[in-house]
Parts: sequence; structure tokens; C-alpha cells
Amino acid sequence: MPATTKPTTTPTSTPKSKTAPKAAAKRADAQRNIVAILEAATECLTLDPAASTSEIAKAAGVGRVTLYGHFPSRAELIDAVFVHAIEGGEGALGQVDLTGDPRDALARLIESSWHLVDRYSSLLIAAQDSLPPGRVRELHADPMARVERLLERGRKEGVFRTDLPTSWLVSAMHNVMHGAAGEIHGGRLTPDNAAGYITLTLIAAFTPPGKPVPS
Amino acid sequence: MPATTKPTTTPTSTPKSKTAPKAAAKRADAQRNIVAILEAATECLTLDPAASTSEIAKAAGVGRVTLYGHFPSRAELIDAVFVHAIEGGEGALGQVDLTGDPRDALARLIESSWHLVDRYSSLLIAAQDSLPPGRVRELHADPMARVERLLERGRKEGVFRTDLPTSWLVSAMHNVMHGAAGEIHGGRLTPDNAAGYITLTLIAAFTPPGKPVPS
DNA sequence: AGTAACTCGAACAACGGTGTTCGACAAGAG
DNA sequence: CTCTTGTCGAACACCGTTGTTCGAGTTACT
Repeated sequence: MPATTKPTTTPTSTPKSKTAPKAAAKRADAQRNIVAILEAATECLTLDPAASTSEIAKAAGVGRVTLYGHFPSRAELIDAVFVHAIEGGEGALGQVDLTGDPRDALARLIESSWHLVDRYSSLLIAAQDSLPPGRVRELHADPMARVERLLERGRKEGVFRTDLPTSWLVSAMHNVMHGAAGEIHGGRLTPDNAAGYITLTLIAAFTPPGKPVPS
Repeated sequence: MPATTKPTTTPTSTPKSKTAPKAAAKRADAQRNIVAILEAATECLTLDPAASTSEIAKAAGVGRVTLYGHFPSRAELIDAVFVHAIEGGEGALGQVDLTGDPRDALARLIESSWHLVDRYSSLLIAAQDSLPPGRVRELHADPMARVERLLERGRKEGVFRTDLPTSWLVSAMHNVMHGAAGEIHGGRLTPDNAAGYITLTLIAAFTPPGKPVPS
């Protein structure tokens, strides 16, 4: 019975990790399979939120037993996939320039976030009905904090409204983006237009009452 | 084997319906059970989108076999429930005064729509993954048309933006409302604030670029 | 080369769902 | 009152899922 492992950091870059205090150093073989499973799971789940472990194992070119050898349950696999996706997204989002006019910064942030939301929308659904309640939100803490910081700055500078709670504005942004993903999925919106539509909508939604909507 | 029936209109108000050309006039017994099932299904599905036919039958005080006697499959039952809910909602929405300043009219429409969205959000989910794709949208045609008409009028009068497609604005409204329902469900928003937040957000979002956001 | 770690397929058990069948029985309509 | 129409519970077949066990085989570390 192989031990269970949760590679919080991508195991690809850490060949031996001499600083590992407990982890019994998995065999190269196993490490390869773990990333294969993780990748296959990401692909399958973003395609169908209800993908079964059989499908995922097959897509990873691995026996179902092997999958369960590395991930104790479907839920924990999804958790790992989700964590992985968030980390990747954070990497991309961390490079966005959030200085200057908050509205321009927001536009840039949306442009980057949008692709992630679109890509992982299906995975999010999988996480939402397989993970314990609150877990999804917990994993979203970092990206949400980033948005909140920008919004707060915009409020202090008087370009974003303060008559609604920041948390509500964040939620609105979240919902509009996910909604756009749904519209694309239904063929009622083209991916090229999406980012622009979202930006125009949110910039206006965030404008303080009495001030003109920027063009 | 009892025949399958789809009471498009509420069977409560039509006692005999002498104009029925084919339908073999169900027994009073059966009619009672049908509405009981419909009501129980509504309640169960709005509580849990994945409610099973057993739960629904039990909640209706009826054997599972009886349920299948009236609704050939779980999907068709959900369809009937959904149609019923939409019809009820249309009744309420039809009484909203949509004249006068489009922004005020929108506020009134949101106030009414909001309660429906909040109540039936779970039922919507059930419909979305049990009904054939496009069916949900098909059933939403009427309420969507109502919103579209109002939006179009506001655009002509210059109080709503025309630089984004009406369909997108409708979608945004839809998403913000459903998002608010989720926030309430998660305890991060109180039902009293919801309608106000939604209205403020959407009025701003729909304001034409260059024009001030109304306070 | 030896050994521990790992993989694989097949098979199993348990679960929960859907939809159907049967036969006995109640209830409404004429 | 009679007879059609419904109802009921239990049982069944079927499906796909999750998670486990076994034994035999393979792969990588040292």
C-alpha cells in the first residue's frame, strides 16, 4: 500500500528536496504518474465536472488502482487539482501591473483573470459539489484579496463607489465573469468580446453615484 | 398503466374542461395526487437540486409507482415543475408597472424578480442538469423578453447604454441576481440588502458612458 | 543483483439511483 | 352497484459510481 502524498509544490522542480524531513522520497516512477494524474484530472474535470475516476485514470494512462494509491478519494484528488490550478493562476495574476489609475488596473486584472475563469469554470463546479462547504472559498482567499486591495485603493481615490460593501463588488465581478463564461459555453458570446464587455460593465457598475461613467 | 398527462394549465381551476377533445378526463383522485406531487417536487427540488423521486414521492404522501404513473421520468417531472414555477413567476412579474423612467421601472422589476430568483435558484440547478440543453432557456423566453423590452426602451430614451448588446445586459442582470442568491445562501449577504445592492449595481452598470450614475 | 516500491487488471462489495412489473386492493364515475 | 381507473408496497433488473483486495508482474533505487 503506497503512502499518500500531497505535493503542495510542483514535484517537477524539486528532484530530491534534501530538506524533506519526513516524506519518504517517492520513486521517480510514482512522481511521474502523480503529475500525469493531476494533468489528466485537470483536463477531464474542466471538460466535464462529473468526470469519474475511471475516466481520469484512463486519460492519465494509469490504472484506477494506481490513482487511488496516490489520492485516497475522489474528493481529495479534486482538491489537489484545484489547489494546483489556483497556484498556477496566482502565478499569472501576480504579474499584472496594478499601479496607476485603478480603472485601468482593473481592466488589466480582468483581462488576465478572465482567461482563468473561462478555462476553469467547469472545474469550479466539480469542486463546489465534491469539496466540503467553504473549502472553495478558502482556496480563493488569495485571488480575492488581490481584487479587494485594488478595489479599496480605488475607493480611497474616489474612482470606485463606497456606497456598497467591497465584498459585494468582488462578488459582482466574480458573477459577471462566470456568467460570461456560461454565455460563451452556450455560443451566445464570442471569446474575443468577453473581456471588453466585462470590463465596460464592471467599470460602470463600480462608478460612484453622481460621477460620470468613463468612456 | 395510467396514461401520461401534462397539465399545462393548473388543473385546479379547470374542473372538467368540456372542451377537451382527447384527454380522457382523469379521476378526481388522480388530479389531487398530481398537484400534490407537483407541490412536493417544487419544495424538495428548491431544497436540494438532487432530490430523488423517492424523496419527492414520500413528501407528496404518495407511492413512488404512482409518481411514475403520472410522470414518465424524473426529467419530465422536473420539466413540469419548472414550467409551473415559471408560469407562477410570470403572473407576479406581469403586474409590475414598467412605465415611467426606465431606471425606476427596472428597480421595480428587480424587486419582484429577485424574490423569484432567490426562491427558485436551486430548482434552476436541477433543471439545468436534468433537462436537455437549451430547454431552460426556452422556458425563460417570456421573462427574458420582458426585460429586453424594458432595456430597449431605456436605450431609446438614452438612459441605458447602447455600446453593449442588449442580450449581454440581460445576461449581466441575470448573473448578478443569481450571484446574490448564492451570497445569501452562504450567509454573506442578508436578504434585506440584496434587492438594493442589485439595483444600485445594475443601474450603474447600464448607465451610458459619459453620463453620470444616478444617485 | 537484490530488494523495496510501485503498477496493473480483474474482481468484489456496497451504495444509491432509475424505471418496471406484479398482484392485491381502494376509490371514484356512470 | 358495478366496473374502470388509480394506488400501493415490495420486489426486480439495470446501471454507474466509489473504494478495496489480491496476486502477479515491473520498475527504479542502492
